[in-house]
Amino acid sequence: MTAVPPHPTSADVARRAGVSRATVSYVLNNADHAISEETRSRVLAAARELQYAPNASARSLRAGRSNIVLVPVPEAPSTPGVDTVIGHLDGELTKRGLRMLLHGDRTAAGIQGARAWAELRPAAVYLNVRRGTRPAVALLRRAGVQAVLLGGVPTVPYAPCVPLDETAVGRVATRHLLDRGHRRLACLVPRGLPAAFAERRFRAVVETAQAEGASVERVDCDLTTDSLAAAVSRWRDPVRRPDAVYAHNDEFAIALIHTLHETGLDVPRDVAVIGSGNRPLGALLRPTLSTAHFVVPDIARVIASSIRRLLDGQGLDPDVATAVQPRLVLRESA
Amino acid sequence: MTAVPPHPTSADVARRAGVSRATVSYVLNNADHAISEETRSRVLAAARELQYAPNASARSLRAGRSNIVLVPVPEAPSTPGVDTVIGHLDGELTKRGLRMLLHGDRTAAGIQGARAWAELRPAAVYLNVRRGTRPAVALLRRAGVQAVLLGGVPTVPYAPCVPLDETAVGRVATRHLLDRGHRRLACLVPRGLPAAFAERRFRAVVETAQAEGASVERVDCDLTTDSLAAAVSRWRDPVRRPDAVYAHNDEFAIALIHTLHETGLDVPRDVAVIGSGNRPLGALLRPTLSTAHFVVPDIARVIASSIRRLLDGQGLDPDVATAVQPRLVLRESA
DNA sequence: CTGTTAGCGCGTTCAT
DNA sequence: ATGAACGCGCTAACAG
Repeated sequence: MTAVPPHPTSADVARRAGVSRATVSYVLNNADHAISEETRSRVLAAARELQYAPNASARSLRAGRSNIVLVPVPEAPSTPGVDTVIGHLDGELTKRGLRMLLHGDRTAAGIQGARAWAELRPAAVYLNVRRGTRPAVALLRRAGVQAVLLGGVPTVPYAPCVPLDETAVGRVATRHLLDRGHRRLACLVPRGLPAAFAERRFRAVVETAQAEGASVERVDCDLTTDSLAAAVSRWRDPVRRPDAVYAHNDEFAIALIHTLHETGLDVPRDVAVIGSGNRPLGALLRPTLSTAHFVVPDIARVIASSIRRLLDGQGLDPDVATAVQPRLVLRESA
Repeated sequence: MTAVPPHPTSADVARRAGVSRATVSYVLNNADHAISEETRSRVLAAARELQYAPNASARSLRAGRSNIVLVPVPEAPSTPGVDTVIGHLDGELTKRGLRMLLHGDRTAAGIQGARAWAELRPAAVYLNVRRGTRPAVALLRRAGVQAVLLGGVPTVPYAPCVPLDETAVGRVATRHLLDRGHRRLACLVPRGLPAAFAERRFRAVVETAQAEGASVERVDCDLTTDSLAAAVSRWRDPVRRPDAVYAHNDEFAIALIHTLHETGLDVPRDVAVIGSGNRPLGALLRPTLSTAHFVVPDIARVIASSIRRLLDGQGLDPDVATAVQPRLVLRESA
C-alpha cells in the first residue's frame, strides 16, 4: 500500500489503484469509455481513501473551458437585495449544470475589471452594463469567455442584454399615482445610497410625471427622524403639500408615513405614498403600503436560462422581456 | 506584425514583441529580473494591443497556490445581511492582497462541499463551522488549502475559529430585559427562516432567562398581520401578558410594536420590546427601538486579518474576541 | 546585465 | 487499458 501523499493527484490515485492516470480520468468522468467493473471500483476506492479532489485549474487549463459563471458582486445595493437575486440565480444555474462564482471586488469595472474577470477563464460572465463597457466585453470575448450577458440599461449593441431597469419601479409607481389623478408629486432622493443610484430613479419619476404635465418636488433626505421631519414640516401648509409621494423604497415609505402621521397628516387622505421593493413590513403596518417591485425568482430564472442558451449558441430566453417588468402591489397607502 | 489571435497567450505576446515567453513573464510579473527598458515597453505594448489577460488556471497550476479566499455563500440569512458582511470582507481582504471569491452553492456542506471547494485550490477558505466538519477541513488541508478559518459556534479543536455566535444577540438582549427587572418574557420564533436558525436563538433566550428564574413564552409567528395579531390578542389579559418580548430581529420588533398598539397596548409601558440588527427604521419609528447587533465592519476586519495571519503562519487576530461581541443599543422600546 | 532554453504542474484524450 | 502529448504560465539554469 502506497504512503498517503500530502496533495493527492490523479497520479497518486493511479498508483494506489495500480492503473494508469488515463484510466483514473476515464473512471472519474467519462462514463462513455468502457472500463471493467473490477478496475473501476479499485479506482473509486483509491480516490476515496486519498480524499482525492481534482484540480479545477488543471482541468480547465486542459479543457480550455469551465462550467463557471462569473458574477462580479454588484457595486450598489439594487432594489431587490443582492442576497435574494444571488440566491435564486445560483439555484437556477445549478439546475442547468453551471457553477456560480461571485467575484468579490465591487469596484472593478471596464477594462481593469475585465482583465481580473478574464483571468478565471469562466464559461460565462454576467454583469451590469455599466461595468461591461464595449472594450471590457471585447477583452472577455478574446479571452475565450463564451457568453457575456449584460444586465441593466441602456441596452447596448455589442452584447446580449437583460434590460433590467432599476428605474422602472419608479416609473410604474409614478404612473399609478398619475392614474389616480395626482398631479402634484414629490419624490424622495436618499442620500445614503450611491448618489447616481437615487438620482437616476428621481429622473425617471420626473420624466414620467412631466409627460402628463405633473410636477415633482425633489426631497433629498436620509433615513433619520430629523431629515424626514424637516422635509415634511412644510407640507403642513396645504398649498405647499404634494398629492402623492414616491418614496424610493419601502423603508423610506414606511418612515415617511410615520413622519406624516406625527405631523398630523393622514395617508392616503392628505398625501398618498408609494414605495418599491415589496418588503413584508409594508403589508403589515397601517396604512398598508402600495409598492412597485421586481419579481426576483422570475428574473433569476431568465438570466440563468439566457446564459445556458448563449452557451448553447442560441439567443436570449424570450421570456426576458416580461420577466423584467416590475409589478404593482396596490394596498391602502396609494 | 503578427495576426491577432483569438485567445492570446503569453506566447502570442512574446511573438508579437519579438522576444521569448520567459521574457514576457519576467516583464509582466517579476520585477526582480532585470529587463531593458526598451524590451520592457515592447512587451507591455504587445500585451496591451492583444488585450492579453494571463490565465489564472495556468498560473495557479504552476504556482501551486493562488491568492484566492473562497467563501461559500452562507446557507441562511444571518443577522447582519449577507450583503454587508461580504461587502466589508471583500474590502478588507483586498487591502491584504487577497481576492475574495464567493462560491455559489448554498447547500454544499461537509465532505461533498469540501470536494467542490477544494477543486478551486484556494489559498484560504472561510466558512461556517456547521459546514466545515472535521473531515471537510481535513480534505481541504490535504488539497493544499493553506488556511481554513471557521466562523460560528461551537468552537472546534480541528481548525481556527472566529466564535461568531448569532445567538449572542439574543443573549445580550435578554440579559438587558432581565437587568430591567422583567421576569415574564416572551420570544418570537419566526417561521419564515430556516427553522434551526430561529430555534437556536430561542433556546439561547430561554437559557439566559432561566438562569435568573425568568419564564419565556414561545411565540411562533410569521411577519404577517394575522399571525402577530393572533399572538398578541391573548396579551390583552394582563394576567397572561409578558413584561417584555425579544422579537428575534428588528423587522419583527417593529411589526410587533405596531400590532401591540393596534391592540391597545403601549410599548414599553405595558410590554417592553427589543430586537436585533439595528436597522435604520428602528431608530426612527416611535417608540424608537432598542436592539442588539453585531458590528459588521469590525467583524469583517478581524476575519480578513486572521486569514492573512494564518497564511503567514501566525495565529488568529487577537482582536477577534472583542470584535464578535454584540453591542446593545438602548432606545425607548425596552 | 539581458535574454533564452527547458521542464514542471495536473488532468484529459488520441492513437496504439 | 495505456503511453504520450497537450494546454499555459512560471522560473532555475544557462548563454551571450
